[in-house]
Amino acid sequence: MNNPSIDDVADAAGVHRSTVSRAFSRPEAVRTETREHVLRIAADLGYSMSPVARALRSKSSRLVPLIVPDITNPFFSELARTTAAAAETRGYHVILCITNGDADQTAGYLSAMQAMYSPFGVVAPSTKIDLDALARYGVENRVVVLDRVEDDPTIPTVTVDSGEGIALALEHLMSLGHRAIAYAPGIVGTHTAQDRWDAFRRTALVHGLSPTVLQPAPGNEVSAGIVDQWLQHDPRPTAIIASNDLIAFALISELGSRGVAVPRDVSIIGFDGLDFGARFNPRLTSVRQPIAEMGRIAIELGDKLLFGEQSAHIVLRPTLLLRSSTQEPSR
Amino acid sequence: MNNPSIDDVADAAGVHRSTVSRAFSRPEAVRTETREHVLRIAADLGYSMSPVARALRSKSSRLVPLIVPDITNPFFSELARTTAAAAETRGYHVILCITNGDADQTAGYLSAMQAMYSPFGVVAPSTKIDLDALARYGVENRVVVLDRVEDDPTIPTVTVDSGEGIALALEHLMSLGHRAIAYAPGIVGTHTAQDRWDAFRRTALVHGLSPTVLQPAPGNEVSAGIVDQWLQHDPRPTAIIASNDLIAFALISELGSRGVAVPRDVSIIGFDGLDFGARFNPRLTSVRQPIAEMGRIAIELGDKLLFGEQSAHIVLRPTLLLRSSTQEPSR
DNA sequence: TTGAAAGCGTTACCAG
DNA sequence: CTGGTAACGCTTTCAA
Repeated sequence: MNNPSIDDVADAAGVHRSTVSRAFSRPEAVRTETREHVLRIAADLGYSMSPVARALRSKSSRLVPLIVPDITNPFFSELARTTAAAAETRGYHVILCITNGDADQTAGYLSAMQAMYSPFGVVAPSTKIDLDALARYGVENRVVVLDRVEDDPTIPTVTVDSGEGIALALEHLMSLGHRAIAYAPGIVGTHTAQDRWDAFRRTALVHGLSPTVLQPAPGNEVSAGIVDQWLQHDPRPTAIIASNDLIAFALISELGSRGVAVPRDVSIIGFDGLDFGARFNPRLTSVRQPIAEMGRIAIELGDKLLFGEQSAHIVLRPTLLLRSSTQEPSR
Repeated sequence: MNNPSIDDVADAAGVHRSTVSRAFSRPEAVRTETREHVLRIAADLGYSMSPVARALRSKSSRLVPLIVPDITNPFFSELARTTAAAAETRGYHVILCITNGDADQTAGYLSAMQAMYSPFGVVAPSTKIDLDALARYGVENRVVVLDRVEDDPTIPTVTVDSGEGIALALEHLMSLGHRAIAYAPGIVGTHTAQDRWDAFRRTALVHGLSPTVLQPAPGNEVSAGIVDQWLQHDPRPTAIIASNDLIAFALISELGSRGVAVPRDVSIIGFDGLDFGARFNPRLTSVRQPIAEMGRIAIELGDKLLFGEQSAHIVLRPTLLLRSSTQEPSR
C-alpha cells in the first residue's frame, strides 16, 4: 500500500482513528500500552501524518513565511539560513518570500500566510513601507519582526543595539589613533540605517569628534558618490564607518579602482560581520551582529506566541570583529 | 463575515458550489455569463480559495521546494531569487530547503514534499549524495535538477555548458598574452567542479598549453593551499582560472594578505558571474552563468512536467563578463 | 481512556 | 452547462 492513512493504521492496530490521532498529537491522553502499540504499527507501516489534512481541520500548519526584501544581500541570506535551521529543528518549514521592498508583494505574502494557516511569520522589513502592510494583516496575524523597532508593543521584535555597535566601531578607530572619522550611510530609507546614522552622530559628539557624514550626491552611484565626498573633504577622514558590510565592500572596491588602498590610505569598518567579510580583500573589520541568534530567537518567539505568551522585545548585543581593513592612520 | 468560503460565494451568486469551483479552476467549462457573475460576487466578497482544502481534495498544491546545499553561497542565493520570482509569477510558492549537503536532510525534504502534495521540486544538488536520496524517494519524475548532468534521462535538467565556459576563460587569458595558466579547483566532490576541471584539462591541451592545476594539500585551508601551490610552481602561472567566483574571492583575499596584487601580479578569472563580483576589490572578471534564466527555466520545466510533457535537458550558454581582475602578464 | 460522528473547504464524478 | 453527493485525511467534540 502506498501512502497509509490514519485509518490504515487504526485498522492494523485494532483501534479507532481518533486514538491514532491522539497517540501522535496528545500522547498523554492515551494509555501508555495503547500508545506504544499504535506508534509501533504506524512505524511499521511507514505512516506519516498528512500536514494538509491536519491543517484543514485544525486550522494550523507548520509553514512559516520568512519575508525579506532581498535574499542576495548576504545579511538576509545568513538570516535565512539560521532561521530555516531553527525552524526545521522545531518542525516548521520556511516559505521564502522575497519582496524587493514592494509593499504589494508583502501584502500578498501575508494573505497567502493566512490562507496556508501559518502559525506565525517572520518579517525582516526593508523600509517603513513593509510595515504598513503588516499593520493591515500583522496584528490579527502573528508576526515576529526582525531588525526593526516597532511602534506597536504587541508585535514581538528582535533587534541589535545600534548605538552600542556604532560605539564599538568608533572606539576601535579612536584607539587606533583616528580622529577624523566619517560615516557612510549608503542607501537611506531603511530604519536600521537611520538608527545607525543617529547613533553615529550622537556618539561622535560624546567623544568630542565632529560627525562627518559622507552623503553621496543624489543620482550618483552610491559608492562612487561616497568616495567623491571623501576626496573632497578637508581634512580628509582617515577612517570610514560603513553603515553595513555591503556598503563597505562597494566602497573598498571603488577606492581600489581609483588607486586608494585599504587600510593603507584609509581604514574602513563595516557593520554586520558577515562571514563573507573574511574572504574580502582586505578581510573586513566589522561590527558583528549575532545573526544566528536572531534567527533562532525569531522562531522561538513565534513558537511562544502560539502558547499565548506575552510578546517580547529582544535586544541583542553586537561585538567587534577585528580583521584587516583598519590600522593606525598614516599621518 | 471573515473568511468567505466557496459556499458563501455560491449562495450569494445563486449557484451551486461546484459552479463556483469550476469558475475558478476550469473557466471554459462554465457559461461566460455565469462565470463573470460568479467571479464578480467572489471579488466583492473578498473570497480567495483555500489552498489547503484544494490540496487535500485534488492532491496537488502550489508549494515548490527549492533544495539547495547553502543559501549563503551567492550562487544559490541568486538562484533562489530568480527561481522564487519565476515561481510567484506562475502562482507557485517556494519552500526553502537548505541541506548543508546532507543526504538525510535532502531525504527529509523530499518526503515533506510528497506530504505537501508538491507538484514538483527544484533541486540544486551539491554532491552525488543528494541524488541518491532523490532516487530512493521515487520522485524522480517530479523533480527538476539544476546545474547537474543527470544519468537518468527522464529527469529534466538545466545546466550550463562548462566546456564552453572554460574555453571562454582560457581564450580570454590567452588573448591577453598569458601562456602559463593555472586552474584552481577548490573544494572537490561537486559534479560541476569535476566538469570544469575536465574541461580545463581538455581545452588547455587543445591550445597547446600544459594544464597546471593548483590542488591544495589536504588539511590546509583551501585558498591558502592554492596560493602555496601557486608560489611554489615554476614557472609561476601568470593567470589563474578559479572554478567558481567564491574561490576567486577567497584567492584574491589570500593573495592580498600576502602582498600579491591582482591583476598586477597575477590575473584571476572566476566562474559564475555573480552580481557581487562587481563590488569586489578588484572587480572580478568571470564567466557568467545565466542564473536568471536557470531559475525561470527550472520552473517552466516543472510546470510542463504537470502536463505530461517529455522531460527536457536544457543546456545554457555562458558568456564572458569582463571586469578588472585580468590584464596582460607583467613579464 | 476510547469510540463515534461531524465536519474543515474544496474538487471529482455522475446525473440531468 | 449545472447541480448534487461523496470523498480527501485528519481533529474535535461528545458519549460511553
